[in-house]
Amino acid sequence: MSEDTLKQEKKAKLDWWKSQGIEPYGRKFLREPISGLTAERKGTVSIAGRIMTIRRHGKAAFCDVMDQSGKIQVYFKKDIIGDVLFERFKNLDVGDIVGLKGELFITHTGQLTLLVKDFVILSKILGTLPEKWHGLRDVEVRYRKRYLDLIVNPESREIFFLRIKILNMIRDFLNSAGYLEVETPMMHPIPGGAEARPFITHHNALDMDLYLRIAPELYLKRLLVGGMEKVYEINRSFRNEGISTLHNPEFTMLELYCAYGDYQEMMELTENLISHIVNEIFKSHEIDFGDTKIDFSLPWKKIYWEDCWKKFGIENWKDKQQIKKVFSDLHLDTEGKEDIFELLDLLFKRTIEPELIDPTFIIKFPIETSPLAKCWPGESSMVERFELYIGGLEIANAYSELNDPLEQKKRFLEEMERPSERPKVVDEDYIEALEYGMPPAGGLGIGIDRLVMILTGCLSIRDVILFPLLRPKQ
RNA sequence: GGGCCGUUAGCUCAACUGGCAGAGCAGGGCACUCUUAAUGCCAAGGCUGGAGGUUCGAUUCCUCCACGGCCUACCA
Repeated sequence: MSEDTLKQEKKAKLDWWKSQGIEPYGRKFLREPISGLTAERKGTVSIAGRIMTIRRHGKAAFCDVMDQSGKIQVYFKKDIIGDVLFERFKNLDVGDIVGLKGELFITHTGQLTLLVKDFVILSKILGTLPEKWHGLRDVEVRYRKRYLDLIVNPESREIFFLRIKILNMIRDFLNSAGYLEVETPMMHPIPGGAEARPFITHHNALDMDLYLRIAPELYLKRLLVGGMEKVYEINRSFRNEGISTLHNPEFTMLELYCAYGDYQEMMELTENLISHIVNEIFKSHEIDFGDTKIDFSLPWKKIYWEDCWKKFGIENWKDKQQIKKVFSDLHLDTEGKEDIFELLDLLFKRTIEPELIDPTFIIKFPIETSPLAKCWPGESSMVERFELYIGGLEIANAYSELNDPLEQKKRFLEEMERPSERPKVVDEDYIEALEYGMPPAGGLGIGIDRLVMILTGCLSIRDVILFPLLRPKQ
C-alpha cells in the first residue's frame, strides 16, 4: 500500500465527515485527565485523546484512547450510541483525536473501560501512525518527527517528562534556597565565559556582528556587581563545534552564582541538589546506568587534580618529558599535542574520566586553564575550582570567582597570547564592571542535558533533546 | 573533518555464495455486540535512498552522491 493510497483513503473518510455536515477539526472540549479515572467514579465522565488501537466486533468495538496523562479502554456499542453515531464511529481511524462522554464500568476481564454514550471528532488523521507493537524504531525518523516518537514510544515520553520534572526540581530547589532566576543576553558583542567557537550573526540596524552566547557567565557576574547576591540562569548556550553523543550545538546549562561563597560552597550545593533529585525520582541513592550502577551516596569522592598523575608515576606534572613517557608507556597517541595542559587533558580523558562512574569531584586546577577563577590560597599557579564527573561524563564545573579587576585583565591578556583558533578579545566592559567591585563568590555550571542523560540512562544527548540538530533531509 | 556500518511496502523486519522481493502490523472488502498484539476469510500494496558501472541477469558486487548511526577530532 503506497503512501499516496493510504492518504487518499484517509482523505475519503475526511470527506465523509464533511458530507455529514460535521467539521472534523473540532473546537474546545471540556474533559478531565484519563489518569484520574477510577472504577468508583459514577455518572458521566468526559475525556479526550488520541485513538491508539481499534478492535472492531461487528456492532461493537473496543478502542484504547490516550491523553497526556494516560490511556483507557473505551467501548463503542451500537445498542448504546445508536445507528447515527455508530456509522460515524466506523469512519474513525487509529490516530484520530476524539472527545468522548460516557460511564465507567469494569469488563468481564476486570479492565476499567468507558462505555461511550456520545462522542465528537476533534481531529482527523491523514497520515498513518507507526506500528502499535514495535513503535517507531528508526532513530532518524524519531529525531526528525519527534511528535511521532512521542505518540507511539512510551519510553520516549517518559524521558522528556522526566527531563521536565528534573528542571522543575532544580528551579524549586534553587528558588527555595533564595536564588533568583534571571535572563541575560543570548546575543553577545564579545563571546566569553568559556573556550569555544561561537556562532556569528548580524544585527542589520546596528550593522554589527553578534555572537550567540557560548556561556552566560560574564553577564551573571555583572549582576553580582549590581547587588544581586544569588542568581541562576537555566540557559541555552551555543557552541560551533562538532556533534556527538555528548554534544549538540545548542545545549542547556544551569549557571549559578552565590555572593560571599566559594567553590566549596558550590560543591556542597551540587551534592545536595543532585542527590536530592536522585532521591526524589528514584527513592534510592543508586541508579542503573548502561551496564553499571551509579552510587550517589554522600559525601562524594574528592580527588585533587594534581594527584591524578601520581598513579602514572608522574612526580612533576609540569615536566613534559615525564608526561610524554606515560603516553608511550601506555601506547597512547599524543595526537600531535605539545602543550602540557592539552597533553594532561588528553591523558585524563583517555584514562581517568571513563572510570569516574560514581560522582567524583576533581579539585584544584592549574591557573592556565581557568582564567576566571580565583587563586588557591598561597599557590598563585593553581585555582579554587572543581569539575564533577558522573558516569564517565563531565557534568559540572565550578570555581571561586576571580573578582580582582586588575588580575582579571592580566589573565585575559595572558590567555590571548596562548595559541588558539578561537577569536579572543578582552571584554573591557566586564573588566570595568569588576572595577566597581564584585563580591567574592562561588559560581557553578551544570550540563543539564548530560545530567538528564545520566538520570534517564540515555547514552546519546539526542535522546534527551526534543529536537536535536540534524542536517535537513535532501 | 577522518574511519567503520546502515538505508527493502506507511511501520517493524526477512530474502543463502548474484537468479521471479516475502511476512506481520496498519490500510481496503466481508463476517462477528466483552475484546485487549481480538479472530476468520478475501483482495491490494515495492523502480529495494539517488545516480552511474560490472553482468545474460544486481536488494546482493564496484564507484560516486544524500541522509543517518557508532567510533574519532574540536568543545561541555
